[in-house]
This record gives sequence, structure tokens and C-alpha cells, in this order.
Amino acid sequence: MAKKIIRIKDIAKAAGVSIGTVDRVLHNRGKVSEDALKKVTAVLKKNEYKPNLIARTLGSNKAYRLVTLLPNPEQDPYWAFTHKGILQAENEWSHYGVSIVTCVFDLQEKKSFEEAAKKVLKLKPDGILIAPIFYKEALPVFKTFFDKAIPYALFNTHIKESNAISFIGQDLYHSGRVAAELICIGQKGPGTFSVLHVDEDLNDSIHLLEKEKGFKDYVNEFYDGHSVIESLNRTSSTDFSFKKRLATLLKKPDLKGIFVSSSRGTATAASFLKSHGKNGIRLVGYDLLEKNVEYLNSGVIDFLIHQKPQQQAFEGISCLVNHLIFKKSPQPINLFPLEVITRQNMPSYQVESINYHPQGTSILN
Amino acid sequence: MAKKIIRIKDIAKAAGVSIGTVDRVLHNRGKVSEDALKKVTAVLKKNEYKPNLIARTLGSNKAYRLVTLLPNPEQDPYWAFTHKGILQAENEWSHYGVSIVTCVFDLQEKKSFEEAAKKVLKLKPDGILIAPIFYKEALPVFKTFFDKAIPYALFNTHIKESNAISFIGQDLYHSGRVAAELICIGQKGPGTFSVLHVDEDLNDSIHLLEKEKGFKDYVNEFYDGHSVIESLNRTSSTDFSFKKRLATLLKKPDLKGIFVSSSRGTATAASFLKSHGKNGIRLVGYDLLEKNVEYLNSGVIDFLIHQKPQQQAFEGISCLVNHLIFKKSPQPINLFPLEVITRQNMPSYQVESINYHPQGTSILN
DNA sequence: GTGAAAGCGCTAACAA
DNA sequence: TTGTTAGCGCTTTCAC
Repeated sequence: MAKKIIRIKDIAKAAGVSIGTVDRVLHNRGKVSEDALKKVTAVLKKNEYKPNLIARTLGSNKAYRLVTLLPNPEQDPYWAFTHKGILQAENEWSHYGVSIVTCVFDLQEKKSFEEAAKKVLKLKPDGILIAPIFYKEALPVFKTFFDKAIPYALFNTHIKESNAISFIGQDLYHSGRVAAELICIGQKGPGTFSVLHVDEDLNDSIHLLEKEKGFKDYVNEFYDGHSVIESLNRTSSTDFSFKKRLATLLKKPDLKGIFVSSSRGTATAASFLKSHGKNGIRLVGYDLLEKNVEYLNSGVIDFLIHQKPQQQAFEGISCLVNHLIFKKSPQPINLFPLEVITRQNMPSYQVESINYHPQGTSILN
Repeated sequence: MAKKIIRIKDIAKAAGVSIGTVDRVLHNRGKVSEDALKKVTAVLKKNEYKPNLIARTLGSNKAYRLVTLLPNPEQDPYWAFTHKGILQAENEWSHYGVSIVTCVFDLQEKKSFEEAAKKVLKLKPDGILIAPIFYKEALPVFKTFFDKAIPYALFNTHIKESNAISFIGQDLYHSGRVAAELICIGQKGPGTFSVLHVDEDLNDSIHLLEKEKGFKDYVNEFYDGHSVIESLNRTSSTDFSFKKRLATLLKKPDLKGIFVSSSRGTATAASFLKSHGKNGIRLVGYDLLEKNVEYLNSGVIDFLIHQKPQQQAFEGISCLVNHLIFKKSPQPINLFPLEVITRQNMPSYQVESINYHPQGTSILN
């Protein structure tokens, strides 16, 4: 009944060689004669040999050093979640000999990113997880990783030219579409909609423009009535003209909704809207940051789209672990669902857990 | 730097006993003198010994037989998803010596449930995962499991008196609230809302009434205007009066929304609404069944709440595995988030994956 | 009660 | 180029 498990030993016997030889072909560490190789591979294939990964990690008593490169978690609650996910992952994988070192940089300082990247390399990691939020600065960094043949995974921000083994994050264009959809539900007549970019350098943050594009496309395709879309951005917290421009916007009688393109800006926008008076203006932003949850509960924010920073980081590490330890080739792109948070379903998200498994490459359709 | 890992051997040495003795106290298999026990436990505690679970599963070459009891997957796409999750789980855990046998019963036949339950017992399982959709019939079944000291977990339907080690599913009351919230977005004025129960025996399905309650509570608390809530149920597919009653309902000029309480009924209701003419009547139902996705895409259904049947089943098995193999006490209640599916975010859900980890008890807040 | 020893499937160092 | 062997940390059996 119980189908027998085939061990290396069995393969060796069947092929008429020693287990050492089988091991060598399995890991192609050379030193195998043509003849032996042929025989072993044949037997391997015939029996559909699958290594026991449990035994593998026990046997090779290796330690893996992973390094993550991300914005300083103390600077921003979004990245604090990310960091939490990293710690979680370390905890989960420590049994497999995985240790993680985190290198942080300043969200506003591209220089500090480059310096942190150097630090990463000095640590001689076996794998790297990186949040490449500065496009231009990231490219040469990728190159150094690549040249040293260190596998690296991206999360949060996708850079196609990166050569990374995987990207973990969301589809930003569709994220914008979802935001627009939520803003349009039940609305009619002529409407002004606004996209707010708060404290982001749009030159370097192509990704936010992706969201904007999705937003605009949806409104243009589906909005039931004449619509105008205004884009407003605050370049820094000391950008005083922003307040004025926002005030002007809020005065428009047909303003129907505001979409804030980042988790950081969401609460900022909410506080403006609150003091101005909500007047039925729908507000959609990102993530379950504490402030955002409060504004959602009090009705200032209508919807949040959950980017799951914690889970992204966790998955990022897990991806590297799968690659390094379990030799599973990761999906090149791992897109998270665009989860919609409302006042009523929000509590059900706050107890959510991360669950993982070593051979976690199972994909569902 | 790298903090040393403490093995049984180390504990034994520190306590001045053999590893055999340490093992005995770890698993309290008796045969340990007062004295030794005291010493070992002291050392254990002092060093915060944590067993290497990897080595554990390798060492004890045990096989675990799990059995699941659920409605016939061929009968209903919802349960087909569930079954997929089971297969997935088997695949994931097979490395740890886990095998799973599935026993199915007829959704409409309580008798067949009881018979299937008997079959389950005959298989002498080490653990059981059960979808106890028939309340009254389930109670005695739980008792037989309990009497034989077989650990069992519930999913899909919560029965508080079950004595199960865990329940995996959703909070139905809040599910109803979320549905109501979605139906109310952007609506105003006097409105009739309807809750549809399609093909469910309400006597035995207290859980659907939970959803209805949540729905009603929300509307009464928050709806902006006078509201009437009508509850309609079809007891079987041959309940011809249902069609008439539904037609009457659909004629109401102020009908603003319909909430279908189960995944199965969702497409049925959608087809009715489609042929009647949508007329701005909002429709909220459950799950990403193929038909539902179609109706969502074509605009007949406005929102789906995702119950994640596949993930529920997967988690259920994982819960048992954690309990049996990793000796981790599971959370007694594992509530999934109430995920809102819209036309725009739906595609991002269709590539979703299940990720798991052996020590998967990590909880995030 | 206790300890010694074999073995789980695999890796890696070493001898041949 | 090959085969042998000693572990990895834990379980389990079997003598003492």
C-alpha cells in the first residue's frame, strides 16, 4: 500500500555504484565517469528519486547568512511592518541554519542607500533581500550583487532590469484601478477625482505613477459621468504650497474622491480632509498603519488597500531560503492579492497570521 | 557571535545523566528517578532547550495517518476547492510522513454524513479534519472521536461544543456585516434589502443565520435612510414557490440590494437578477467559484466575499500536523480575514498561493 | 531506572 | 574516479 520511499542507498544499489557516487551526480560535483554518470542518472530518472530535504538539512550542517536592505523601520511604520516580517522569517527559518542581518538606510537619502548597500556586500551574504526604492541608485547595486553571484530577491518595488531571482509585491497598475473602482462605487454625475502623492520623489518613484495610471484608466473607462482627474504632489513635509493647493482642491464642489498613492501619505491626507470637512468626499489610501486604521474607523478614510508589508518581507526571505536550501526555483514574480480593507472587515485582518512551509512553492489557481 | 545551539547531548552532560534519560523526561515516558528528573528539568529550563524539530522527524521514522471528512467535492465546486486544499496539504506534509485519506458525504444527506463518520473511525486515524455542516448529527460523532482520544479539528463550520483542538474558518456574523456594508456603499433613501438563503436547511444551518444577523444589524445601525430587510429562502431546487417570491421581491421599486448567504446560491441569484434586469440592484455573494467570477466580471454580481475554502482545508491539515508532529498547541480559533473581491482586484486573487511552514504557529498582529 | 548503541537519509571528508 | 565512514540531533530498542 504505502509506496516505498527511494533513498540514495537504493539508487546506488540499483546503479551498481556507491552512495558517494550517487551523491556526486546529484550535486554534480564532478569526479564521476561517463559510465557511472549515465547509469546513475538513468536510475534516478526511472525511480523519480526525490531527495529527503529534511535529511539533507540535517546532514549538511551549513549556516546561511542572509542580509536584507530596507529603509529604516524606525523612520516609518510601513517599514516597521516590513522589519517585523523579517524577524518573523528569521524565527521561522532559524532551524534550518538561517540567520538574517538587516541593513537600513534613510528613506530620504539616496546616499545612505548606497552606503548601506556597501555594508551588505561586506557581510558576504549567501542571499540578499532588497527593497530597491531608489531606481537609479539600485541599478549599480544589483550589478555588484550579480557580479559576486549572490542571489537576491526584490520586494515592494519592482525593477525589471534587476536580474533578481524573484520579485515579491503587488501589481501597482491594478492597485490604482482597484482604488479608482472603490472611489467610484455608487457615484454619479460630474466629478473631480484627485490623486495625491505625499512626500515622494516622483522622479525616482516610477511605481507611484503606475498607480496613478491605473487610477486614471479606470475612471476614464468606467466612471458614470463627466470626470476630471487632478494630480497633486507634495515633495516634502516643508512644501508649503501643497497645503494651499490642497485647500483649493477641497473647495471644488464636485470633488468626489481622493486617492493617496502611498501608505505614508494616507493619514496626512485624512487629517486634511477631516479638518476641512468630509462632505461625502471619498478617501482611499494604503495599509493598516495605526493612524490609518483610526481614520478608517472614524469614517474619514473609506477604504484601504493592504500592501501586506510584513508578509512581503516574510515571503522575500522564504523565497531566498527556498532557493538556497531547498533548491526550488522561485516564481520570478510573486504578486500579492490587492486586498480591500473596509471598516467592517478591518478587525478580521488585525489578527492575521503568516503561515509558511519549507517546500513552500505550492501554487494554487 | 553565533549563539551555540544546545543539543540533548549538552543537556545530558550538564545534568550528569545520559541522553536517554533526558529524552525520557522530554517526552515524560516515565522511568526517571525523582532526582534525575529534577536535575534535568532544571538544566532544560536554564538553557531554554529547544528541540531540533528537523532532527526529530528524521529520528522517529513515524507515519501519520490523517483523515478528512467533508462533503463530496464532485457535488459542489466550493467543496472541490476544499478538496484541492487537502491534496495540497498532503503534498506539503508528505515529507514528514503524513498521509491523508478523504471520506466524503452527500451534502443533502445527513445519513451519509453519519456513515462516512463511521468509516473515518474504522481507518484508525491519528488525527481528523472535519467539516461539520450538520449540527445535530455532528455532536455524537465528536463524542466518538473524543472517546477514542483522536485529536480533531473543525473547519468551515464552527461548533462550539465540539471539543475540537481548533476551528479554522471565518466569523460569520462579521461576514454578514461586511456584506451589508458593501451593499450600502453610496446608497441613500428608502431601501429594501434582501437576504437570500438558497438550498440550505436553515434548521441545521445556524451559521447562515449568523450571517443574516450581522447583515441586519449593520443595515439597522448604519443605513442612510428608511430600510426594510426581507429574508427569502429556497429549501431545495424543487421549491417552486421560491421563484415566485423572488419575482415579487425583484419588482419592488426600492429594492437596493441582495445578499446571498452561501457560495452555492450566489450564481443562482445572479442568474435570476440578470434575467430580471439588474436595475442598480446590488448583489453580494460568496466565493470565487467559476460562475461567480463570470457574473462578477459581467457586472451582475458587485462583490464577493472570499471564504478561502482551499486555504481553510490546508490550514486545517496543517493544524493537525503541528499538533501531532511538532507538538505545537494550535490556536483554538483561527479566523480568516473577510476578503472583499471586486471586479478589479479579482484577477490578483486568482494566482494566489498557499505558503506554509512546519512550525507555522507564528501569529502577526 | 539508566545508559549505550543503532539508525533515520543525507553530506562531506578522506582513503583508496 | 571511486567507496567508505563519520557525523547531523533525535528516537528507540535493548541490555544492564
